[in-house]
Amino acid sequence: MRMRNIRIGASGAMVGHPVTAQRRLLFDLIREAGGHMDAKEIYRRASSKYESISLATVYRNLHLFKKLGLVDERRLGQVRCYYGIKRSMEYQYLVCKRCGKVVEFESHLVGELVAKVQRKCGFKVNKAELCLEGYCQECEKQVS
Amino acid sequence: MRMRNIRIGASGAMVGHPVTAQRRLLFDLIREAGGHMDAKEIYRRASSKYESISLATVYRNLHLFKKLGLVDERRLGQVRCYYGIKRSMEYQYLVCKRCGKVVEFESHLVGELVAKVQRKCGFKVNKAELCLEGYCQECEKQVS
DNA sequence: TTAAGTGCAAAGGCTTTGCAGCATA
DNA sequence: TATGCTGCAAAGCCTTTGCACTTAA
Repeated sequence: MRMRNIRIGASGAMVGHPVTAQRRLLFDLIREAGGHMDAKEIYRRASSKYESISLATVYRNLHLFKKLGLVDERRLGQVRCYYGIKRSMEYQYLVCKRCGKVVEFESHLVGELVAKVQRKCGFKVNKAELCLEGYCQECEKQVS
Repeated sequence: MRMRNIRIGASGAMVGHPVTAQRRLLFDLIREAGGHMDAKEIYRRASSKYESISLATVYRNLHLFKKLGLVDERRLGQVRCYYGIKRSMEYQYLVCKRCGKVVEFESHLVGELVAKVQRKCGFKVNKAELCLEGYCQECEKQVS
């Protein structure tokens, strides 16, 4: 059974680091959003709940969360980084090249593939990321 | 059999776009380097052969090459973008976290998956990248 | 000849950092 | 109380863009 410790309390997870209001808010936002937010979006949402928070604080805490292994940073498409609670070793998603929309999906095929590759290549795989890029239905119309 | 048209001439591939000296130089550099150069590195190398070339020209031509499907942009290790001659829309590789070894492989499962996702999600997929991270046989021994 | 490409410099995003003040443990 | 976090503003990267000049076709 795969554990998803996404319910771990911020205070427990951040041993040795003061739990400020900003820090708790940011962590909760990231946890609740289920990924797919870039730093600016996190800042936008945080601002609406804590008006004076600064973008610098967002970045500083994203770094901290990454360092503590609480949050995972993924660079999708060309530029943007997206942040989400660290969950599993498998990521499977679609990214629209035009609007940046991200759709996660799951397929057993990836697990099968990992198992096969481990056998054939002698690798011990502990992270699998399948990134499909293209255009979503709306953007496909605009592009073509 | 899969064709890898990496020998295609710049002039032929750029129909409708004047082949300037800068353009030819950039394309040749990318072709010869076999990937793994970011924009700055491409600019650095180009400068040594064509002193007055500008970084803007590098970026503009990278965009053009991408648009024409000649060059592919990949991000390895979550940070930089690397440019190389486009070979296929599918990339499947293993990366060893310890020694950095990269092993490319192929599996029909990825193609199946892409087809399925296109149907289900209404996306038009034109690039699929499956990155497996882990430890190769030798490094696994060291790590554990 | 002329549409398109180029170099330069300036402007845009996103991210990081220095600093003085403030809050958590 | 003292370490370390915060907001602000400025600076740093990388990338894009406006403009006048140049060039391939």
